[in-house]
Amino acid sequence: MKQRITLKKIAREFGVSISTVSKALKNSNEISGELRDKIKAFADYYNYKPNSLALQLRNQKTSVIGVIIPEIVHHFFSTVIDGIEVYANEKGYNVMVCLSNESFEKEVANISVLANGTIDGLIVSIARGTQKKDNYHHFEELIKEDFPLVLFDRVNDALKCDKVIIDDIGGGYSAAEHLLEIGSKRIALLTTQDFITVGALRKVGYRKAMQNAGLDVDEDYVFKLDDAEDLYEQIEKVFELEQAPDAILAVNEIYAAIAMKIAKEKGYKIPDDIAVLGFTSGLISEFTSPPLTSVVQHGFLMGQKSAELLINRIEHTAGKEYHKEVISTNLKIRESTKR
Amino acid sequence: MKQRITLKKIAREFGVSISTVSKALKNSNEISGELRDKIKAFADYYNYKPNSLALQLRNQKTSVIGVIIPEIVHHFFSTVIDGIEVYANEKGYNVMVCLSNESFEKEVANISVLANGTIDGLIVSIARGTQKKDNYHHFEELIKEDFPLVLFDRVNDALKCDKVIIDDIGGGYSAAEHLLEIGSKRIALLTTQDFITVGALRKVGYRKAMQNAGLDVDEDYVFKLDDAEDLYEQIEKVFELEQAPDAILAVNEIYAAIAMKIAKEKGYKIPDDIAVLGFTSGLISEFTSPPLTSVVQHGFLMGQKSAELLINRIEHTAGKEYHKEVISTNLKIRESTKR
DNA sequence: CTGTTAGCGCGTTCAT
DNA sequence: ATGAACGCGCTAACAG
Repeated sequence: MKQRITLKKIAREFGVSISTVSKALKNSNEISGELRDKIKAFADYYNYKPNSLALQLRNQKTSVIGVIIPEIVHHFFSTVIDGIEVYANEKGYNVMVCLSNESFEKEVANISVLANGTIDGLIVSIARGTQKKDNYHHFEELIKEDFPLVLFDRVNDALKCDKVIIDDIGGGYSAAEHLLEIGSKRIALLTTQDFITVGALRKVGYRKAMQNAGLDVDEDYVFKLDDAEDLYEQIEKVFELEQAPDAILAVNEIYAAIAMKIAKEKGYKIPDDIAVLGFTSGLISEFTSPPLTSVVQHGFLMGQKSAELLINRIEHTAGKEYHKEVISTNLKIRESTKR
Repeated sequence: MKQRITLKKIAREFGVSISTVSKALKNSNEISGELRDKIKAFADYYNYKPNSLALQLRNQKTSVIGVIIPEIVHHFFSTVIDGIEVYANEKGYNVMVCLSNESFEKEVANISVLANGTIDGLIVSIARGTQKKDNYHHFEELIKEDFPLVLFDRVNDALKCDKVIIDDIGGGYSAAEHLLEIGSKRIALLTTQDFITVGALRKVGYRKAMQNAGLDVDEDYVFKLDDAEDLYEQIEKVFELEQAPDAILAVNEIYAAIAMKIAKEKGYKIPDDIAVLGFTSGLISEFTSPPLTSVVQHGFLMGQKSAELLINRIEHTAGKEYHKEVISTNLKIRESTKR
């Protein structure tokens, strides 16, 4: 790669000092009009652009914000990134995306690489591995140093920093409520393992709605799925209950789509025999047949909010107290629950 | 944000010079064991990490690669990024993702921000706006300066740089061939507008397969869809042909899913009356009913390949000639074409 | 064993 | 109107 042109080279070319060139290019009227024009023409011709590394070092500011997410091949997360990007760009920041791949070690490594001058602040959604290990030292370290940090979606309440979360309890609640309203009595819940907080919270909402309706939650109807294992096999068990459910509430789109597929294979009519409802994270819900009713999550908004909180933190336009922004969900009702 | 600790501060603390500290921390045996240990302990306690900006400036190397994609909320592109990330990380690079949002101006702006020291190389998939404008000055500029550049998927053959593309012609060909093999006679093609190269190339493959089978391509059966307009409306026209098609070949998953949805609404049986086939870019194909046969694109591999070419370029382990890597597709046959 | 100096590229203050 | 000097944080060659 060819060397880019620098102030130094231009200075040498004109036999003047570096600072003269610097001033000329900034249109300082300290420099004579004639020289200024010549320098500018020359710089222009060689397409001079100040080296941003040097600027960043000098200004102690990179205008880059780091983002660490568990995985990117996931509609929800890419939506969030989109939101972050849009807001950040508007404010003159660039975005550096890293993947933890759900691994504790990679999350730690990423933070350690990023938070050493390359970025002004960090937005993270915590990896499963970290949640499982329940080890948050790397975040505490950042917080101790007052490093601007925002957590979103997968957060840990013990950490003292800004957070943006989905109203998972509310989402679970209104989902279950909707299923009850259309006359369901036995609602099966397809959720994640306990250590995954979003799944756990949605379950809380579900439980609340059931209790509110005077129904007991039968734990036999709660299925804690393991993403590492075959989902089809695990979900088939739903249909081996003594009394088949008349509705299925899944905490994500994939679970819902699979459940519906199996139900149809077993000859159940959707939504008449069994209504199915999921949490949206992609486009699947729209194209299943029947299309899936789902709790929409507003990832884009979440990204924007996260970026906003972070940039306020970076630019000291936020108060000392930390914000916990809750993004409310809403229900997109489609055919899978219309009866 | 608290100031991080620097060599200078440590040096002041011990009343020694900066370079002494630097050496001590690097375990140089130029420094006495005692002092070395004390300095290391101190640095460790204050969690010293060299400022990477300073290192980058000094070494003239950032170990960051930039990626500019048209949009991130798109399964195909996020798969590619995943591939880039994985390969890059393996090689010790970080990834900076920017979005052009399909706009020429944003693409230019992004390049101008990135290619000034912050990154060692760039991977780009060209924005629609740029293709439409047919203006590639910003890339030519980079190439003139020998800046490491790799284009993927949406490329321009006139640009002298490494490229990674999908075998779109081959994909279109084998898709059409498959439809012919199952006995289709009138295959409608749902493609994009002409300036979008991937759509155009897939059409070439389709045409080739048709000719190969001794069939004429009836332009009435070719629909060039505009993503900016309502897709349902545009696709409905397919069913207003005098003779309805007995197969539909769509250049992406969404077109295919919508076509199938409309076909079913109109009472056609899939695949018996009409077979439907798409190019995969997401998970939709798996969950439609019937599931969609599709041409799979191997985005992850594409990302890896792109990163590999780029890093070879950066590290001068590539020859002078530019590579054009072609990733071949393969057909995932599902129920929508089983008859 | 330790320190001085120079340089990466830039902007700014203070002299001249 | 122009330039020297300094600092951002770090490393490496060289000096002592």
